[in-house]
Amino acid sequence: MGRSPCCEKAHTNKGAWTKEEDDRLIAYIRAHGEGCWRSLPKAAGLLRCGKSCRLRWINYLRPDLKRGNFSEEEDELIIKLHSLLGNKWSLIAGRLPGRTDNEIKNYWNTHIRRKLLNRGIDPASHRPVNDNPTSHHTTTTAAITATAATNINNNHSLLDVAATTTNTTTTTTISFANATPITHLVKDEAEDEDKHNSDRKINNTLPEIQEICPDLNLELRISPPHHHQQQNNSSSSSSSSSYIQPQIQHDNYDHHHHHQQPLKTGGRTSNFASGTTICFACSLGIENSKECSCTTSLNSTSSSSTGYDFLGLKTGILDYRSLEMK
DNA sequence: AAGCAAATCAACCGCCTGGGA
DNA sequence: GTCCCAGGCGGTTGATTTGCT
Repeated sequence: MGRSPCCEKAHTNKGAWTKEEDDRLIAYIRAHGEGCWRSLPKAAGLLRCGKSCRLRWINYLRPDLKRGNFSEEEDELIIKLHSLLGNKWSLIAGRLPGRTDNEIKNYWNTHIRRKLLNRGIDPASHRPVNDNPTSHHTTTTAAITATAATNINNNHSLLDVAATTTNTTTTTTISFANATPITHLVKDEAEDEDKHNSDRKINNTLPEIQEICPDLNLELRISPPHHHQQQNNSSSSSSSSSYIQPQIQHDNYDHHHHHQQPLKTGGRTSNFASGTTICFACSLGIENSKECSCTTSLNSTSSSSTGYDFLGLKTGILDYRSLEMK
């Protein structure tokens, strides 16, 4: 016996959304909030599958979406995250404020894959195309994880890990593409952080060679709004004759969406909307470390538009390409 | 201007997971 | 422990747009 369909397919619309449908969906979610997607279409007067409504909202109607082209920094961040997480698009999207998993997935398949191939890098493994896959990966991963574990256990940050790694491994390929424990780690860490912390203390006594993945804080977070970007990019919608790209007025988006909830970021509460930035160390959950630069970055005019420097991309601390192939 | 191919991306599909009964 | 359901995810499709001849 098969699973019952998520909706009555015989009486649902498919294909591109009309403006009327978008308006109905937006109005409903404004009034009632997200959730209960199965019952939403009926309640909102839409002849759509609940999944379809969810997808439309998540990918196109949400007020905090950043539209327009990807920046070079975003490109590199996607590559870096993909090397860590593989095709975990939702996790990657969680690290790119205003971007959706679908958008990133499409962008990866259409742009970045080609870009990496042009660089001579296999997009799946993040290794040079002609590289020997097995020996390289194993040794490097072991070396890095051992180093990372050691440094973290000694209360150093991953900034040190990156630097140490760069200095000590001269012929390395750093890739976790096949290191499935990473994704486990993401999940486990969110589930049981306290246990993890105590485990770290215990791991102080473990042999260095033990396969321990770097304790990156890859917890998924909700992206902050990007109103300014949106206004700038809103004119880039396609000239399609069908209605696809809605132009949403966000000014009145209060209640559930415009009213910002403080975002929990690495144990520290931050407010992106107010222009506050968090440093790399804090983004990794290593707050109060010597690398914490939150206080200095708060008033910094040189901070990026996103104010977010995951993995030290903008500071070049952990330069993916320099680590990738030497 | 027309025809074709390639590129793009919105949307769908099926599977998986977690929570509740 | 099992079943059901809702939500979420990744892979894929197909309509549309863009670029080239």
